[in-house]
Amino acid sequence: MKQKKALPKPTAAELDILRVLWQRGPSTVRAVYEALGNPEAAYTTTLKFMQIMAAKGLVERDDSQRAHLYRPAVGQEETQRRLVDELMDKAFGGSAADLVLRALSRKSASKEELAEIRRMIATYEGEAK
Amino acid sequence: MKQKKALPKPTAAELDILRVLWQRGPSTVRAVYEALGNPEAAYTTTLKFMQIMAAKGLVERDDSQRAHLYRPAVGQEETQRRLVDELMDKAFGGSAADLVLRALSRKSASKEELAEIRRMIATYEGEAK
DNA sequence: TGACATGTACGAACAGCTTCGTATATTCTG
DNA sequence: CAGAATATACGAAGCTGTTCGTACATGTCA
Repeated sequence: MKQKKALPKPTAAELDILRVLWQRGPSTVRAVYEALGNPEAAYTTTLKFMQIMAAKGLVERDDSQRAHLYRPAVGQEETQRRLVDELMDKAFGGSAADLVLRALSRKSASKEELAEIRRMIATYEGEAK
Repeated sequence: MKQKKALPKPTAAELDILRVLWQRGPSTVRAVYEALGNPEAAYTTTLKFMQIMAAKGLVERDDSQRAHLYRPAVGQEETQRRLVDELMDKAFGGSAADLVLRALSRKSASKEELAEIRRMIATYEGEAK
């Protein structure tokens, strides 16, 4: 049975790092640390996180060079979907409609975004019979 | 300056309790404990959570009876909006469209829900000029 | 009234996340 | 080559969330 042994949900700090890796591809700890742009934080904090993430399987590591290269081992879309699904369960009783409703109120409701979302829905409605 | 001193974000366990209170209105600890329907958990665990939530200001307490009555001190919609906004920032770079896209993939895409969501969007598009 | 059920209060243990300091190895540079 | 810069490794502290156990107060009822 080909079971993909669900990787753990990334924590807040881990997600920050994953965002950098998703955007910039394989990176050294130094590069990630600088991309995070928080000079308050110690470099070794970022290092530690990335080591932990490697241990958890959230990232993969190429240690053939002195400065190890890290790359994401989880996809951005898949991770986003997991997080949204979880929130949908925990806070919206599983209702996608309610979640979208909240997502649209306040913050987001720019005209362009609404149009874009409407287009997406049309696509989905075309597919889902 | 009328500043509503943002209450703390409810944790997972606290959200479970809030859901019960939102649905059933003012309730005793016993009632919430039973609504949660987890006989594995100890009663005092639920009690402790609700005491913590009262201390944080997430719920309010009427202790005029022996069995105290708790009621939510935060609105469901407001809380949902906060959680969605936070996820939007943390995992979607603030893009509502991306978040909705993920929310629609997999799980949710029932025909009825899509139609409902499309109707909502139409409403929003009418408002947002 | 005496035993039992049921309520709150609260300390404490445990786990996970976050953060840093220190030790140590390697590379660069004058 | 010596020293500065830069890497990884790792232990440990502090915080928060979660979970109970225990103590104690207050009702209930045979």
